[in-house]
Amino acid sequence: LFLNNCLLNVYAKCGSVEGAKKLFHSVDCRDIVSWNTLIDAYSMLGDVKKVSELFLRMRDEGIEPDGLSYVSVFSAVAGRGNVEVGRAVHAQMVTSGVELTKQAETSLLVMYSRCKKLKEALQIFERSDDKDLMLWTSMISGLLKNGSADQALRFFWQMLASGVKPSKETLACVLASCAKLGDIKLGTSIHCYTLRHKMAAGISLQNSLVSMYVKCGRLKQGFRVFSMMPERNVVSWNAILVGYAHNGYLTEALHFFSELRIACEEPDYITVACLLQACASVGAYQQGKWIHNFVVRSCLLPCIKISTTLVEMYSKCGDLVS
RNA sequence: AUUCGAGCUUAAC
Repeated sequence: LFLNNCLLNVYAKCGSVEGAKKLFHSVDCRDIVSWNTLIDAYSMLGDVKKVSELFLRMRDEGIEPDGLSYVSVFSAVAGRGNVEVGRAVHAQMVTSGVELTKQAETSLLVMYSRCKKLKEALQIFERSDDKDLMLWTSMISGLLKNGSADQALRFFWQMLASGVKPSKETLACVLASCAKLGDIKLGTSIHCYTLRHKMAAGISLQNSLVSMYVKCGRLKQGFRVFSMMPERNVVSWNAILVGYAHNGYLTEALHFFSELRIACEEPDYITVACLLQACASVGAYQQGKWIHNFVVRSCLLPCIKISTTLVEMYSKCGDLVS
């Protein structure tokens, strides 16, 4: 059983749910670890249906879910957004008497926050009597993502006051809040803090630094951080490109777009949507059509965001027929 | 060391 579970974990971690599934069904000796491993494999794929199905089936087979099983369900719901399923499982967890672990608490908070249920997320947070770094960071991120950047900063100060030290992830959220609020003063001091505490590495943190500077209108500073990054991903490129686009530099934004492709990074729907919005805002018809052409020939999946910005671009450029 | 939680880009209106 032990070895089978190890192997199951290997399949799951390597992204082979099929392998995990086969192994899971080929043996008749399973315990809670086997179930949790398989459920989490589906959860990581975002397959909420499979997750709930397995979750129900394990109870039928007489295995009571533990804290970890619940975490997988909450995380799956957080990714896809059917709150009602999440609420039901949450209620079941309460009645079942399974202990609310730190992980379950955090994944619940994240679930409600990603489903835009800020009140319920705040409730989880307030009811927690031992707020750790993960819970604080998740709450700060949740406030930011739900349009309360100012409150996110207030929570950050409270976190510091309560003696919890921020991680790079926390600071990335705080910087994103500064970006949203245009708070260059706090943004800069966070930057200094990361340098003083040897926390300035890490792609997410650097991405949020770039974003903070350009959103505050400090294009040169943002570009300086960007150009010194040892590693970049599509978020880095989007951050710098959007900064230039929002400050009225369409040509430069398009330049970053070609650089991105030279760097062999794949543009995503955000890249394209931002460029189209930039074209729309200055009425750049030719460039807009060129981006549209790129979208058609790319392997980007059609999505509402791209469609909307295409419509916006064409109408702002006066081409109502397209 | 058989299974588990947080983070960065898509401004504002």
